Amino acid sequence: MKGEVLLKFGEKVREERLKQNLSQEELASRAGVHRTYIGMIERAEKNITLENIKKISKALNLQIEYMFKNL
Amino acid sequence: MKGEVLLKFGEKVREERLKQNLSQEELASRAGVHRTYIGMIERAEKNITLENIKKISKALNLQIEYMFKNL
DNA sequence: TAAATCTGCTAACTATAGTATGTAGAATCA
DNA sequence: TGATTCTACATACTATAGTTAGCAGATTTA
Repeated sequence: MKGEVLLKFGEKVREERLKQNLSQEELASRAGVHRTYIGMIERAEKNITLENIKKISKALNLQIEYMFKNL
Repeated sequence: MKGEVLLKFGEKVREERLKQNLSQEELASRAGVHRTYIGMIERAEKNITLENIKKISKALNLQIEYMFKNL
Protein backbone atom coordinates (compact mmCIF):
# COMPACT_ATOMS: atom_id res chain seq x y z
CA MET A 1 0.00 0.00 0.00
CA LYS A 2 1.06 3.63 0.54
CA GLY A 3 0.49 4.43 -3.13
CA GLU A 4 0.43 8.08 -4.13
CA VAL A 5 -3.35 8.11 -4.68
CA LEU A 6 -4.02 6.45 -1.34
CA LEU A 7 -1.78 8.91 0.48
CA LYS A 8 -3.49 11.91 -1.10
CA PHE A 9 -6.94 10.51 -0.45
CA GLY A 10 -6.07 9.73 3.17
CA GLU A 11 -4.76 13.26 3.70
CA LYS A 12 -7.95 14.67 2.24
CA VAL A 13 -10.15 12.62 4.54
CA ARG A 14 -8.18 13.67 7.61
CA GLU A 15 -8.13 17.31 6.54
CA GLU A 16 -11.89 17.43 5.97
CA ARG A 17 -12.66 15.41 9.09
CA LEU A 18 -10.68 17.80 11.29
CA LYS A 19 -12.17 20.80 9.52
CA GLN A 20 -15.53 19.53 10.71
CA ASN A 21 -14.24 18.62 14.21
CA LEU A 22 -15.09 14.96 13.90
CA SER A 23 -13.21 12.14 15.64
CA GLN A 24 -12.29 9.07 13.60
CA GLU A 25 -14.92 7.20 15.56
CA GLU A 26 -17.64 9.74 14.82
CA LEU A 27 -16.84 9.75 11.11
CA ALA A 28 -16.79 5.95 11.07
CA SER A 29 -20.18 5.90 12.73
CA ARG A 30 -21.68 8.30 10.20
CA ALA A 31 -20.18 6.42 7.27
CA GLY A 32 -21.19 3.04 8.60
CA VAL A 33 -17.68 1.56 8.63
CA HIS A 34 -15.52 0.28 11.48
CA ARG A 35 -13.77 2.74 13.80
CA THR A 36 -10.22 1.53 13.11
CA TYR A 37 -10.84 1.59 9.40
CA ILE A 38 -10.86 5.38 9.15
CA GLY A 39 -7.40 5.48 10.71
CA MET A 40 -6.16 2.90 8.24
CA ILE A 41 -7.48 4.93 5.32
CA GLU A 42 -5.95 8.18 6.61
CA ARG A 43 -2.61 6.38 6.97
CA ALA A 44 -3.02 4.89 3.46
CA GLU A 45 -2.72 1.35 4.80
CA LYS A 46 -5.68 0.01 2.84
CA ASN A 47 -6.66 0.26 -0.80
CA ILE A 48 -10.17 1.66 -0.32
CA THR A 49 -13.02 0.49 -2.56
CA LEU A 50 -15.39 2.75 -4.49
CA GLU A 51 -18.41 1.94 -2.30
CA ASN A 52 -16.46 3.06 0.77
CA ILE A 53 -15.16 6.16 -0.97
CA LYS A 54 -18.81 6.98 -1.54
CA LYS A 55 -19.81 6.31 2.09
CA ILE A 56 -17.01 8.44 3.53
CA SER A 57 -17.55 11.30 1.07
CA LYS A 58 -21.22 11.31 1.93
CA ALA A 59 -20.47 11.28 5.67
CA LEU A 60 -18.32 14.36 5.08
CA ASN A 61 -21.04 15.99 2.97
CA LEU A 62 -18.71 16.15 0.00
CA GLN A 63 -18.95 15.11 -3.64
CA ILE A 64 -16.67 12.25 -4.67
CA GLU A 65 -15.41 14.52 -7.42
CA TYR A 66 -14.20 16.99 -4.80
CA MET A 67 -12.14 14.33 -3.03
CA PHE A 68 -10.02 14.04 -6.18
CA LYS A 69 -9.43 17.69 -7.00
CA ASN A 70 -5.81 18.24 -8.06
CA LEU A 71 -4.91 14.59 -8.12
CA MET B 1 -22.73 -5.30 -6.02
CA LYS B 2 -24.53 -3.25 -8.68
CA GLY B 3 -24.50 -0.20 -6.41
CA GLU B 4 -25.40 3.14 -7.97
CA VAL B 5 -21.78 4.41 -7.88
CA LEU B 6 -20.44 1.24 -9.44
CA LEU B 7 -23.01 1.32 -12.21
CA LYS B 8 -22.22 4.94 -13.07
CA PHE B 9 -18.50 4.32 -12.97
CA GLY B 10 -18.83 1.22 -15.17
CA GLU B 11 -20.88 3.14 -17.72
CA LYS B 12 -18.27 5.87 -17.78
CA VAL B 13 -15.44 3.43 -18.40
CA ARG B 14 -17.29 1.73 -21.27
CA GLU B 15 -18.31 5.06 -22.77
CA GLU B 16 -14.79 6.45 -22.74
CA ARG B 17 -13.25 3.17 -23.90
CA LEU B 18 -15.53 3.03 -26.94
CA LYS B 19 -15.01 6.71 -27.62
CA GLN B 20 -11.31 5.85 -28.01
CA ASN B 21 -12.03 2.65 -29.99
CA LEU B 22 -10.35 0.41 -27.48
CA SER B 23 -11.27 -3.22 -26.86
CA GLN B 24 -11.55 -4.41 -23.27
CA GLU B 25 -8.36 -6.35 -23.84
CA GLU B 26 -6.47 -3.33 -25.10
CA LEU B 27 -7.62 -1.18 -22.19
CA ALA B 28 -6.75 -3.95 -19.74
CA SER B 29 -3.30 -4.19 -21.25
CA ARG B 30 -2.70 -0.45 -20.97
CA ALA B 31 -4.01 -0.37 -17.39
CA GLY B 32 -2.06 -3.42 -16.34
CA VAL B 33 -5.06 -5.43 -15.15
CA HIS B 34 -6.53 -8.68 -16.40
CA ARG B 35 -8.55 -8.63 -19.61
CA THR B 36 -11.77 -10.01 -18.08
CA TYR B 37 -11.60 -7.55 -15.22
CA ILE B 38 -12.54 -4.57 -17.40
CA GLY B 39 -15.79 -6.30 -18.38
CA MET B 40 -16.60 -6.95 -14.73
CA ILE B 41 -16.07 -3.29 -13.88
CA GLU B 42 -18.20 -2.10 -16.80
CA ARG B 43 -20.97 -4.45 -15.64
CA ALA B 44 -20.57 -3.21 -12.03
CA GLU B 45 -19.90 -6.72 -10.79
CA LYS B 46 -16.92 -5.75 -8.68
CA ASN B 47 -16.35 -3.02 -6.13
CA ILE B 48 -13.24 -1.48 -7.68
CA THR B 49 -10.42 -0.21 -5.47
CA LEU B 50 -8.82 3.23 -5.65
CA GLU B 51 -5.51 1.95 -7.06
CA ASN B 52 -7.39 0.35 -9.96
CA ILE B 53 -9.56 3.43 -10.49
CA LYS B 54 -6.28 5.27 -10.90
CA LYS B 55 -4.82 2.71 -13.32
CA ILE B 56 -7.90 2.68 -15.54
CA SER B 57 -8.31 6.47 -15.52
CA LYS B 58 -4.68 6.83 -16.51
CA ALA B 59 -5.03 4.24 -19.28
CA LEU B 60 -7.92 6.34 -20.62
CA ASN B 61 -5.88 9.54 -20.28
CA LEU B 62 -8.46 10.98 -17.91
CA GLN B 63 -8.31 12.60 -14.50
CA ILE B 64 -9.90 10.61 -11.66
CA GLU B 65 -11.91 13.71 -10.91
CA TYR B 66 -13.44 13.55 -14.38
CA MET B 67 -14.64 9.99 -13.87
CA PHE B 68 -16.88 11.28 -11.08
CA LYS B 69 -18.41 14.32 -12.74
CA ASN B 70 -22.13 14.55 -11.93
CA LEU B 71 -22.15 11.68 -9.50
C1' DT C 1 -17.37 -24.67 -43.82
C1' DA C 2 -13.95 -24.66 -41.16
C1' DA C 3 -10.09 -22.69 -39.19
C1' DA C 4 -8.38 -18.52 -37.05
C1' DT C 5 -8.97 -14.44 -34.40
C1' DC C 6 -11.32 -11.34 -31.30
C1' DT C 7 -14.81 -10.22 -27.99
C1' DG C 8 -17.76 -10.53 -23.59
C1' DC C 9 -18.89 -13.49 -20.00
C1' DT C 10 -18.74 -17.36 -16.28
C1' DA C 11 -16.81 -20.06 -12.59
C1' DA C 12 -13.39 -21.07 -9.33
C1' DC C 13 -9.30 -19.84 -6.99
C1' DT C 14 -5.96 -16.67 -4.23
C1' DA C 15 -4.85 -12.31 -2.28
C1' DT C 16 -6.35 -8.70 0.32
C1' DA C 17 -10.09 -5.32 1.85
C1' DG C 18 -12.75 -4.61 5.75
C1' DT C 19 -14.28 -6.15 10.61
C1' DA C 20 -13.53 -6.83 15.37
C1' DT C 21 -11.03 -6.64 19.84
C1' DG C 22 -7.57 -5.11 22.62
C1' DT C 23 -3.32 -2.42 24.25
C1' DA C 24 -0.65 1.69 24.90
C1' DG C 25 0.45 6.57 24.73
C1' DA C 26 -0.70 11.55 24.38
C1' DA C 27 -3.90 15.44 25.44
C1' DT C 28 -7.53 17.62 27.92
C1' DC C 29 -9.91 18.60 32.07
C1' DA C 30 -12.09 17.70 36.70
C1' DT D 1 -3.76 13.10 40.52
C1' DG D 2 -7.17 10.18 37.92
C1' DA D 3 -10.92 10.03 34.59
C1' DT D 4 -11.99 10.74 29.81
C1' DT D 5 -11.19 11.03 25.04
C1' DC D 6 -8.66 10.26 21.11
C1' DT D 7 -5.46 7.86 17.96
C1' DA D 8 -1.84 4.41 16.47
C1' DC D 9 -0.88 -0.07 16.09
C1' DA D 10 -1.11 -5.30 16.33
C1' DT D 11 -3.44 -9.50 15.55
C1' DA D 12 -6.76 -12.50 13.87
C1' DC D 13 -10.75 -13.35 11.37
C1' DT D 14 -14.35 -13.09 7.35
C1' DA D 15 -15.93 -11.26 3.06
C1' DT D 16 -14.85 -10.09 -1.32
C1' DA D 17 -11.60 -7.87 -4.89
C1' DG D 18 -8.70 -9.32 -8.49
C1' DT D 19 -6.67 -13.31 -11.18
C1' DT D 20 -6.89 -17.07 -14.23
C1' DA D 21 -8.52 -20.47 -17.56
C1' DG D 22 -11.76 -21.54 -20.61
C1' DC D 23 -16.30 -21.23 -23.15
C1' DA D 24 -19.58 -19.19 -26.60
C1' DG D 25 -20.84 -16.09 -30.16
C1' DA D 26 -19.44 -12.99 -33.93
C1' DT D 27 -16.22 -11.84 -37.84
C1' DT D 28 -12.80 -12.69 -40.95
C1' DT D 29 -10.08 -15.52 -44.12
C1' DA D 30 -9.23 -19.55 -46.83
